[in-house]
Amino acid sequence: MKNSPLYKGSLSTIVLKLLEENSRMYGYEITQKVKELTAGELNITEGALYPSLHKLEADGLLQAEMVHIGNRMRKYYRLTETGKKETADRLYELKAFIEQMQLILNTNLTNPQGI
Amino acid sequence: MKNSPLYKGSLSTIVLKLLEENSRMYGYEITQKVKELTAGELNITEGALYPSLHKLEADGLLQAEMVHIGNRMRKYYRLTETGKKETADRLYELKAFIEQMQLILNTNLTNPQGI
DNA sequence: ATCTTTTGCATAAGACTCTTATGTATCCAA
DNA sequence: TTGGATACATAAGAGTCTTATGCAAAAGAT
Repeated sequence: MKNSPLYKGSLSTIVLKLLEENSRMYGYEITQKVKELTAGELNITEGALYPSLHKLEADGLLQAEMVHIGNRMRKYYRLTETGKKETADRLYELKAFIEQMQLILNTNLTNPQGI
Repeated sequence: MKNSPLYKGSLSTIVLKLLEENSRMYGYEITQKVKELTAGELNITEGALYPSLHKLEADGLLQAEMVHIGNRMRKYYRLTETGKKETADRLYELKAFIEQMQLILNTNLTNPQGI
């Protein structure tokens, strides 16, 4: 479903969350993992992901490691200590945000227990 | 609280949802309503809201009505028929988005029933 | 063998949405 | 009479994404 505009702003948090779970991942792997987790509903584009990874690295939240696989290279990322703390903060914020959205969505009673 | 970057993209959907509930509202009222619903956690800025309202109107989803209150004016908005349909679509998308976020957030078992 | 798809990285132009700053003006309470 | 709340609006800039493009190796298909 074509990545609704709601997706905006959540990409880097998703990346951090996945790296919290998996310890190290490379870019392409992240796009596939998100596709898998959301049953194809959310597709992270490379044009969004790579700049985002670079920024997270520049901000000191991720550290990169190049690994050669045969003749190709992969760039693995993992969380730094700072990144681990930031991830916790962002996940807390994301959960708060979802709660706020639900407060707004559930002002009527058509869906009492939320989605 | 400081409107996290996650907020991006959801403003117009929030506006549409509120107008679905209230039949007609004016800009300032919308900012106050959101503040109230989220216990002050989400603050819509006027610099974001008014251009958004103008766009929704230009897109034919809202129709405006000027009302004089004493010496002041209020610009009330309400959903058009097209706007009602679009609202249903966007709310469906927002719920789907939240579900997708929860799929990603709940890949571990520290919080089995979600937020 | 050759062609296409998948894997895997990257950047750039442009669109879109928001923040921050600014402007105007009325109403109400201290 | 002064400040805060109400009420509209626009503009510059920042941030994040889409879309397009480029390069190249590996794998699968014909």
